[in-house]
Amino acid sequence: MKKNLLPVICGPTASGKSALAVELARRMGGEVVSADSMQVYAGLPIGTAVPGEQERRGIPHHLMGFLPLAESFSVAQYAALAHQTIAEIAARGHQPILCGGTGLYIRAVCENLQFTEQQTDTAFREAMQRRAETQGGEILLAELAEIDPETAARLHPRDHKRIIRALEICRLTGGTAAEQLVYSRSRPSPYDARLIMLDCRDRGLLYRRIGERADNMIAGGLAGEARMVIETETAPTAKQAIGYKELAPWIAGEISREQAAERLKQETRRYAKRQLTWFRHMAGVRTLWVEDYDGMEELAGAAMTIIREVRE
RNA sequence: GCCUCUGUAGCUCAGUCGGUAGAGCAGUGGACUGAAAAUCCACGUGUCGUUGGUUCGAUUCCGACCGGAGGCA
Repeated sequence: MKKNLLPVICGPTASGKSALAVELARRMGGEVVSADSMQVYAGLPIGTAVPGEQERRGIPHHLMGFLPLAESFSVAQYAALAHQTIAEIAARGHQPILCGGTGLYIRAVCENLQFTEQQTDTAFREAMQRRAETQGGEILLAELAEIDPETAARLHPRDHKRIIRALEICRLTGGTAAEQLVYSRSRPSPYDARLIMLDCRDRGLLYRRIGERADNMIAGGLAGEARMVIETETAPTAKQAIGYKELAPWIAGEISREQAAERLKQETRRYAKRQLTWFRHMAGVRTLWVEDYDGMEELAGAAMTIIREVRE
């Protein structure tokens, strides 16, 4: 079976993914599909760095800014939407290009992970969360070990989130998380994914870019966006976005603008580091070091070489 | 000018009654399957300001010098 070519641009925040994706789309007659857990939300264009009209250069962008803040979201929903969007773009005769910074979302699409119908159980999660806090994670982990020893064995007692999720799966499906893991890998990917990661050889350079970007966000009205987020009813998913919780103490008058800016930058740096860990270890990734290329022309040229490589 | 305090990891500091040192934060590495911009794990060698002295041995005691803070003039 012939697989469909799918260029994937990933990398830490502020590495220049969006611009590269647009340039590739221009060269290939493509459209960009965002793989970003926060860009899906409407009303967060500044904080989630959604590319503006000018940056898009006429290229259609998808899966950005469509979800109300009050709604929660998940990988499963994302994967379904992404597969659908990719298929629609292809049906138009255009080249889909996946671009984003959420490793889990990219993996779900590229590896065609399968998700079952079942939903989540918020009340159960909250009850378990309370138990974890009062009784400690060891107890929950011991309970999990009785029904799903395989999953329990790879989780740390303090990793409440994952322990609770595994228990939730058992409760909702009657099966185990380990079984679901096997099921998730049951269908081969329809894509010939070309994973291209952008990174800086000099970590300091990446961090300087992050700093500049954060300053620009603040100058561009991030505080106003934060005020709106704080006042709006927001799903737990959207509440996690970096920017708003960091600026909140400044808006409340508890810390200075400089302190808030520093926290924003620091959280963003840590996030970038986690992204790097994720992308560096994805199977088949190719890294393009931004310092090695003089301008977008050269960078896009290198990316095109990877995309055009003949592979079996 | 004199007196007191102070100088230890990128930062804030602890400590060694003399046997070359350790916390928090920062940082780095890793994990990640329905909350993922979240969550979790692991990792601490640094001319102990400089320079003399005492000592088997000094970051630790003593002196001088340099830097910082405060006080008196």
